[in-house]
Amino acid sequence: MKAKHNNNKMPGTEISQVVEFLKVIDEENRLKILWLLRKGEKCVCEIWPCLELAQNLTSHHLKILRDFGLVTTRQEGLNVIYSINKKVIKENSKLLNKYLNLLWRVRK
Amino acid sequence: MKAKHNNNKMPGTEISQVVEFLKVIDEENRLKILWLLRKGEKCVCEIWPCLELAQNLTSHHLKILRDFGLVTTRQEGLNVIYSINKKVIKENSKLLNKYLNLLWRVRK
DNA sequence: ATATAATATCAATTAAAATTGATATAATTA
DNA sequence: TAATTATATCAATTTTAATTGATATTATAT
Repeated sequence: MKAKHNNNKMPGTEISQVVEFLKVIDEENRLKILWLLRKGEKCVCEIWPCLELAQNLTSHHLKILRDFGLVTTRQEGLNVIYSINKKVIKENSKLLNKYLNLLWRVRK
Repeated sequence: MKAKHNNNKMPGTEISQVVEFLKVIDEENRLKILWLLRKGEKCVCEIWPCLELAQNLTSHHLKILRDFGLVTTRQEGLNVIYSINKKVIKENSKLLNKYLNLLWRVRK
C-alpha cells in the first residue's frame, strides 16, 4: 500500500498565500467579473454595463484581479480586452481547496 | 452516456453565498483558528496564546466563525471549548470549489 | 492637429473591518 | 459571600478597502 505523504502541515507561508488569494476573490463584483470572463475574453466596455458598476470602479476591480494575475489583457484599438488566466486560477484554487479539504477530511 | 446537467449557471444567490463564506475565511487569524481546531476541540485559553493574539480579539474572531456556523461551542466549567463544524465547512467548501472549478474548467 | 471614445489614474470621501483598552458576565473556588 | 479565572462585550481608534467625481492617458478618426 502506498504511503500517504504528510498533508497535515500547512506552514505559514501557504496560509498567507491562501489568504492573499482569498482577499482578491472575496468581493462580489470581482467574482462576477471572473464569472463573466469564464467563457471567453471581453472588453471593459462590455464588462461594466453588465455589472451595473461605474466604469472607473470596474477598472479598479480589474486592476486588482490583474495585479494578482487572475486576468490578463491585450489592447485592440481603443479597447482593452480582458481574459481569465485559467492557469493562475487553477493553481490558487487547488491550493485553497487542499487547505479546506484538510479541515473537514482530517481524522481525529 | 449520461447527460451532464447544466453547471454553467451560477445565479446571484449562489455567488452571494460564496462571497459570504469567503468574507468569513479571508482573514489570516480565522484561518489559523480553523487550522488549530482541525484535529479536535480546543478551549479559548489554548487558542489565543497559539495565535499570539489578544484574548478579546480572539473572542471577536471566534464569534465571526461561530455566527457563520463554522465552529460550535460547549461550556466546560470556566472554559468554553470550540470545535470545528465539519459539515458546514464541507458544504461551503464544496460550493466554493464548484464555482472556482467552473471558472477554469469550462470549455470555450 | 483636433476631436472623440475607451480606459486608467488620482485625490477625497465613505464604509467596513480589525484592533485596543476597559469593563462586564458567568462559572468556580475559597 | 467575596475573590478569582475564563470569556465576552462595548465604545473608541486605527486600518483597510470600496466608492465617487474629476481628470489624465492612449488610440483612433476627422
